[in-house]
Amino acid sequence: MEKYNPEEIEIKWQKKWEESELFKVKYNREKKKFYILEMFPYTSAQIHMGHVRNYTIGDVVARYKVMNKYNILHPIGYDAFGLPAENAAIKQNIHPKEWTYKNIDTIRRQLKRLGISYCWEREVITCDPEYYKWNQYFFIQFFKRGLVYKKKSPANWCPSCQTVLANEQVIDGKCWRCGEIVENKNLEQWFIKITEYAERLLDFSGIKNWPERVITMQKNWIGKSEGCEIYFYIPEIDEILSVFTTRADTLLGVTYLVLSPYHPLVEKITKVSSNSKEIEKFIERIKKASLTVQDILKIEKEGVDTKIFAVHPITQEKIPIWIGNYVLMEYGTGAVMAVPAHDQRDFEFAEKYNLPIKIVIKNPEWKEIPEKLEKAYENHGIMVNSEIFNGLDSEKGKEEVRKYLEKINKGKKSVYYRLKDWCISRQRYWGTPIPIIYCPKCGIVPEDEKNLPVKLPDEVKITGKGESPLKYVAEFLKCKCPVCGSNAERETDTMDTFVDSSWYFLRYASTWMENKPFDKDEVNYWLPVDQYIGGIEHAILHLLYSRFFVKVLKDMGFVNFEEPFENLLCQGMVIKDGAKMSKSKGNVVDPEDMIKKYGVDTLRLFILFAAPPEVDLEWSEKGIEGCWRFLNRVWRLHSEIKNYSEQNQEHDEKLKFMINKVVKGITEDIEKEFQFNTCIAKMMEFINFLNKELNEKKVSKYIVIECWKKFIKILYPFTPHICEEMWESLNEKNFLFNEDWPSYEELEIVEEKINIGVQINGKIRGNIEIPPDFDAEKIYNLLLNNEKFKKIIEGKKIIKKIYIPNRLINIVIEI
RNA sequence: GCCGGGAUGGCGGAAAGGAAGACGCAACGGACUUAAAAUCCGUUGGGAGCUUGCUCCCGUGAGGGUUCGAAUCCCUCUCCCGGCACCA
Repeated sequence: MEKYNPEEIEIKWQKKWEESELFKVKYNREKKKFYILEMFPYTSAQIHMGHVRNYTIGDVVARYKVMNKYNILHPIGYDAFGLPAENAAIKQNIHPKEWTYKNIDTIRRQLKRLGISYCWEREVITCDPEYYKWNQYFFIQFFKRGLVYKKKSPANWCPSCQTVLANEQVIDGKCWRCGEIVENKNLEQWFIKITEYAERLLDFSGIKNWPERVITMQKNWIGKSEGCEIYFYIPEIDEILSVFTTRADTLLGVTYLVLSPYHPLVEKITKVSSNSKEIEKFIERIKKASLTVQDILKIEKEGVDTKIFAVHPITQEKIPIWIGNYVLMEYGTGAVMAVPAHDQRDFEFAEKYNLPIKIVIKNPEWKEIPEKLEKAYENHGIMVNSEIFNGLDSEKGKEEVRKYLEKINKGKKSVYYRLKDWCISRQRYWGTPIPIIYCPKCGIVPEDEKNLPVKLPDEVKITGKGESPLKYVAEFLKCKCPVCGSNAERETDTMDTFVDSSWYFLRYASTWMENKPFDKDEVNYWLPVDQYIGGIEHAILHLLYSRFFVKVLKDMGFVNFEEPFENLLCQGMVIKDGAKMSKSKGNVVDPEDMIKKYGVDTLRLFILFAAPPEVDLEWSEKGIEGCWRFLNRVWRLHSEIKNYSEQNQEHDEKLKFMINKVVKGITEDIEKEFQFNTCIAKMMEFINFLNKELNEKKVSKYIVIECWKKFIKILYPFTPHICEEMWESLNEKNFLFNEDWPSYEELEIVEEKINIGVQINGKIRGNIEIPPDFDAEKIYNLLLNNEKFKKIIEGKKIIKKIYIPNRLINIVIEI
């Protein structure tokens, strides 16, 4: 028997697949379509285990769906713009373009070696001008629709990456890429109005099956908060101050107001205040203090009294106005009404500055309203000290107060979101140039569409310093205004790379298009993506931006669907020794080493078998050896079967029953939740069983071959190479890729006797053999013939007999 | 604090409300071998008993509940992971 030689087999079949263009997308509108997509890789040096897991899962789905007669789109591309290319440029003195394309060649070779069934004709490379041209085109469309604007604002500045970051890219006050603490820097930036789509992004009804946690993360990120704006009149400056609250029911408990130091009314108030010196000192100190986003979280609550008063909209009382460091200008109206009795922050502030505390919500557990509170009571209760609202339940009171305020024009219903507009400017070279021109006569004008792409110049000096390298490339910078023709200058910032990945999945539908980003019919046929697979780390970033992009494109008539990804699977990480694989921890396992040692099929099998896809997978050298043994067993069994000549039919029906059961089980496990680990367990069980049957020689050659062919087909999506080799050696001419997934009949049970559990009062007491067609009564009579059960049951009053077919019988007796 | 997800042998993990621990790993015993590797065949949740292959008890983070029957459903709690958080 020939030894299992994975490398030889795998390379042979990969070559054959390529030569026959097996995975090329076919034009076939009769079949049902299925778009299976894995998140494209960032073009860093090479593939790691996380990629192997991601792409293997996708490949199993793709091959399974093809065999189930779907028309498949399964593309791949490269997320090729971004900072690491520039860092490499500085470090290794290599051009970012060269570095990137070199890496793409490596990754492509590795993906091919993994045997993933991609349609290679549809590669997308985001740093290709033919691709980023459309980033610029979309930018201009967004600009024309008023969804793009420029403003100077405090930006998240990463001192290590020397560029700004979007809010989504700041994690715990640190840069998502390098972990450096993010600073604030005032810069002119381009923004996309994602906030206009906040409400639609909160609507997940167009999504079929996403992990609950991803939806929660997006909801948290958008952070919708429904409440009420309330107007307080300030007579001394004749202005109305608007505050936002979600607790209008506590309005009568307001004892002071607090403004953010950045609030627009602060200046006016300071002017007329008798305490202006103190205020100025305070504000200056606060503005200087808040350097990093992290610091803000730790700062102690402080404030200053303006000695100016506002009028309470209901009681007409004079309410003191303070300025406090804990009120954010970026959220709500930048001013809050303080209710120290029912908000812990306000409570602490009031204690510190001796401000009054007025209880207006009665905790149902209180017998009486306490003189003094230990801490704020933040829950709901009965409204007290609240004039006409007394006695109302505070939940209901919220509505009532709001309605009343609306009636007297002192407030209105209002909604705020945590979500901020998407800052897409990056002061870097290796990205899509923002197609904007600054003309001394016309101002800010977008580049003419027919001049796209605005190409990145190749000649550039990359320094890694805080300004875009494009500023120093004269040929790039100098241009003509597309409106008036005068000498003008280009924008030198480039786009966030998340713009690239917000629509790449649309480009795959028709990568050949030259005059359009994509063909409308093709995109509307293939999209939405039926199954998207990728890491959880993009739960907010990429997945939110893509949803937003598609919604805008729909509104502009480019596409006719609302959601890009109907089903999402977030695969878990591959970890070793309890930690994510990383160079710094020295626990990296290189996929190429594993392929050399065991072959791709074994690697794929292990990665699918060790855990369900969405759970973190602990790397185990012993575990992969187990999978290696399994494939060797399959291989040996295959040649045994070829030499097998037995005619004995005694167990033929049993074998047919078993393969039928396995096919059914695996089909269901894949359809249900992509439970590849249990699929593989079932195939292992079958192999154990078949091995025994062959040794006992109670099955006939004809049936063994028939069942074995079915087995090869169901193993195929998991370990395609070894299966093709076995298939071919059975004189089969077709690629398994073009074979149909085996069908299964509803199980005919052939056994004459089945074994069921016996429970007495729900407690398992043993088991008994019964003919399959017996009912509860007949089984009960059998039990009476059995020494053991007879002893327990005899003489007792039988209350109930419950028979669960093929599983167990439960006799309920009186004790 | 709010929201979401978890907790099952020595380990990774299985289990329509119906025999908990499939499958794999590790461990142990045996076969083959001069020997080892490889391979094959057994045993393997914990505890107790004896007549040694059978009987009993306990067991899915903890405690209650529903049910003939709960890892699974409900309530309370503990711990772990993830997200959001001076968000008004």
